[in-house]
Amino acid sequence: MLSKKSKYALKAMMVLAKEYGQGPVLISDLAQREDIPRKFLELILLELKNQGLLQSKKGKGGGYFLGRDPQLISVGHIVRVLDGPIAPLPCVSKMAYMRCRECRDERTCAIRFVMKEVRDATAKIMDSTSLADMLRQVETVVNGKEPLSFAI
Amino acid sequence: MLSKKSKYALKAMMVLAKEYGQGPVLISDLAQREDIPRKFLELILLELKNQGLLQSKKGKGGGYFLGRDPQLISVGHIVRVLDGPIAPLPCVSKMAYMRCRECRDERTCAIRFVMKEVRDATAKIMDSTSLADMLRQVETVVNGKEPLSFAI
DNA sequence: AAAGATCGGGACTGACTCAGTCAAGAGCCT
DNA sequence: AGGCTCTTGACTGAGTCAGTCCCGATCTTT
Repeated sequence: MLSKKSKYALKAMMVLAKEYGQGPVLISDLAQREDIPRKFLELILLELKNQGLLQSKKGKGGGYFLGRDPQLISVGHIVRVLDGPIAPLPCVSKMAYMRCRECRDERTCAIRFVMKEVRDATAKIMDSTSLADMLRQVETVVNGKEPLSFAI
Repeated sequence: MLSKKSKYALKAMMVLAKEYGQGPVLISDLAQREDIPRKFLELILLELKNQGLLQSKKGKGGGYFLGRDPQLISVGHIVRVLDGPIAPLPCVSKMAYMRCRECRDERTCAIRFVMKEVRDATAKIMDSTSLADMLRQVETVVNGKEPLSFAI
């Protein structure tokens, strides 16, 4: 389950991606535009900055802005910064592998095998989708070029 | 992230699948064989029974056993009983859909689109893998017919 | 140098969930 | 009747989630 932290982070990053190259954006602006509790958002942006995804500038005319091109920032990276590993079990995580204490034999653990498939599928989707991809996605739908296949 | 509940449930169900058709298995046996806290396991098996995946028999010679053929019980079903919906966001869940309170327009929400892909991929894997499949998987690996491609 | 705008950091909180434990009860078999 | 099972309900301690509050630290502009 995606935490609110990650969801807020993705929303804020989307705004910053749209505004990329046009100077810093205020925390307050982001908070207001996306309806995110301001102080909580500060926390989130800070973490993203500490992991190098964002940069900030203090004082008047300051704010936050993307550390690099929206094409080079993936959903997977953002989610991992806020929520930690994507894998449903530590024993199938690539970034934070940890053996199951009670596992007799990892090679023959069927649960592990299924969860590894899940991890790989999830990671593939999240790591291959960039902020730029998402912006493009929104554009296409807005312009009515998409059949809206997944709308409920 | 898969909870311990789900993990324990899958382990216990695997044992019961292997023992399918050979009478009930004691909670204590399951707990001991898979190294699961006994009282906690009781809770888990009860939930699985209430959802119809298991049946039980009281008194001497009693215990738990699968409610139907291992081929007809999927990993997805088990996980959903213990952990709830698989979807990373309620707004992309098929079983427990819930609108995002602050979402202006679901059709143009890129986050939702990505998470829907994740949900679908995960559900596809989990729902198409049965207990019988997992047992077969273990067999094949044990007999050395598998290249162990995913071993670390 | 001072004012005002901005991000930064720490401590704190209330509600909730996770991972159990404990005690007593209810049904079944011999 | 008596013992073997599952069943139920209450309880708990630790940890996480989703914030809030207050006080700094820096930067820009005047």
